[in-house]
Amino acid sequence: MDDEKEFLAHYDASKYERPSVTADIVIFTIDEDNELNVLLIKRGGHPYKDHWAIPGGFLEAGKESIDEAAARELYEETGVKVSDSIDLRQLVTVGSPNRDPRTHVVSVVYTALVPKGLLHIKAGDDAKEAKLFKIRKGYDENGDLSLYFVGDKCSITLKNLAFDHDELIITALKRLRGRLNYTDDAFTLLKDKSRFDILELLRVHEAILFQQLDKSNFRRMFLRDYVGKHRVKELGQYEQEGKRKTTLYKYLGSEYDF
Amino acid sequence: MDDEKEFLAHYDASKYERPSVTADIVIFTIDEDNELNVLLIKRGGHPYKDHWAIPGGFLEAGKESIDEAAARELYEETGVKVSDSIDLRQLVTVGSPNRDPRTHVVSVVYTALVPKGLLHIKAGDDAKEAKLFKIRKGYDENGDLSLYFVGDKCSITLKNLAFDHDELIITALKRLRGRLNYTDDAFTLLKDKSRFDILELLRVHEAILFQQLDKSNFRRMFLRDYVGKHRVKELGQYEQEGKRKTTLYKYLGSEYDF
DNA sequence: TTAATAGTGTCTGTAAGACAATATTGC
DNA sequence: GCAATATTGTCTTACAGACACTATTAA
Repeated sequence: MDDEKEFLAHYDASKYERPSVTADIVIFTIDEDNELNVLLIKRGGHPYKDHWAIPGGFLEAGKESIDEAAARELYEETGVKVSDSIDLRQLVTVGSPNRDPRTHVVSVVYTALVPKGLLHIKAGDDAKEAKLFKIRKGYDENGDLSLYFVGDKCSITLKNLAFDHDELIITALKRLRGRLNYTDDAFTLLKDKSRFDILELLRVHEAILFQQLDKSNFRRMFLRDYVGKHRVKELGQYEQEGKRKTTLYKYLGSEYDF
Repeated sequence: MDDEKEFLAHYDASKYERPSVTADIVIFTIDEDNELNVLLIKRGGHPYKDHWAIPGGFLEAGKESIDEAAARELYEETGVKVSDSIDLRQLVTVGSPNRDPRTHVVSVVYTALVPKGLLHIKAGDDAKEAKLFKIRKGYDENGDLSLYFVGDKCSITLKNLAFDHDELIITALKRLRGRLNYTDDAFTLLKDKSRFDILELLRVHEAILFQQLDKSNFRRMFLRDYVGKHRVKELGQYEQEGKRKTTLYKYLGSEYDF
């Protein structure tokens, strides 16, 4: 064991070439129109100056874990703390030597699901501007099915994004959709998951899938899989303005962790 | 644009503290006894000298992508090339500052599924020894359900592994199981996926799940989901020694990519 | 009274788990 | 013939998609 201590004392960490590491985040939310949104920032510096990108920043080596870096970055951009029952999870790690012209950058990419009410968006260090964009289906110049992003007074196509962020957003969306039926992701996007009705949850699913769902079948699934299994509690009937009264529910918690 | 060129010319990459980055691989295979195995190496140097660990190595910054580093590492340890129709995919990225006592190491962890016939195991640079271990269910000292690893002349418990590799292997196994029903992972573990019968595929599923499956129901699923959808082709009836003849199949390819 | 929203009921095809039965072949 | 393996069949329960219907309330 002294052997090991001695080894560590003489270990020279600068011996190998190291890449930079960043934590980048695809932040999804649902807006007032029940549409799926993504948070983008306008880059203030080179490279890709003035291009839109997903928020992110460098890992402070030796000081924080990569998950902590992502949480810090999320907080700096949106004021949201990970403890606020949002959902921040790893998506993928990318690390081609040339994806950033400055130097070799390995990016650990996260997806965060945040109710819009919690977001207090502010442009961080590198950013000129930060705002939400509606995600819409569309077609690229080849006529292939693609995505574009509609924000206040501007609209961006997928391939105008900085770096490889176009691919990252697509991967994030695919994963979100794939997970929808066997996770509780949709609940974390509700305005208030302690007080919602079935239709609100349905709207979240529809926003993610870009597709209308059958109310009746959704209701049956919800009652069987959530209420029936005590993962959601019925709060009773409540008045709501402008509509007939409805049954509200409270989300209790997840059982899954993979 | 000259602006950007100038910026890059003066960019000083050494400005920020950087972590080291490694690609580590959980390599699974199925042995002659139809049991699930994992490849471990015995560390030859500090830290964790003489402890067993999953293979891995440092990313050569600027020279290769992180996926390439994983492929290189797999090749160095097993002689297997990624083109050999094996399955190498990202599992998770871990990066606590203190998980490696030398310096801050961010590890991008991969899972590889390799038929045993392709493996030509050799101990790489850092390793004294490399070999396959059967993965078995067991109980730890608290009586909790756990895993242990049985190799030629030795047996290892989960928490005797180096670093946080115990958690990584558990995560890999959980993921493998979770993916079993909606991916084609099991096919890549077959001895020969161009020539197999239903029982062989069943044995792979059983090995992964640590659980017996009903032949009849498995067969029905296989015919419906694979043969029926032309993802597997029937080759016809074939003699096999010591048994009655059986129908062989050929795996054609995957449809999924997430 | 109409329109919108909340909620119920039903029909169909398909899938999963349990398990029984038959068929073929080596020994 | 016996044992092992391959293959088929059946019964039950559960779930998904489509769609028609009723109930309540605001305007």
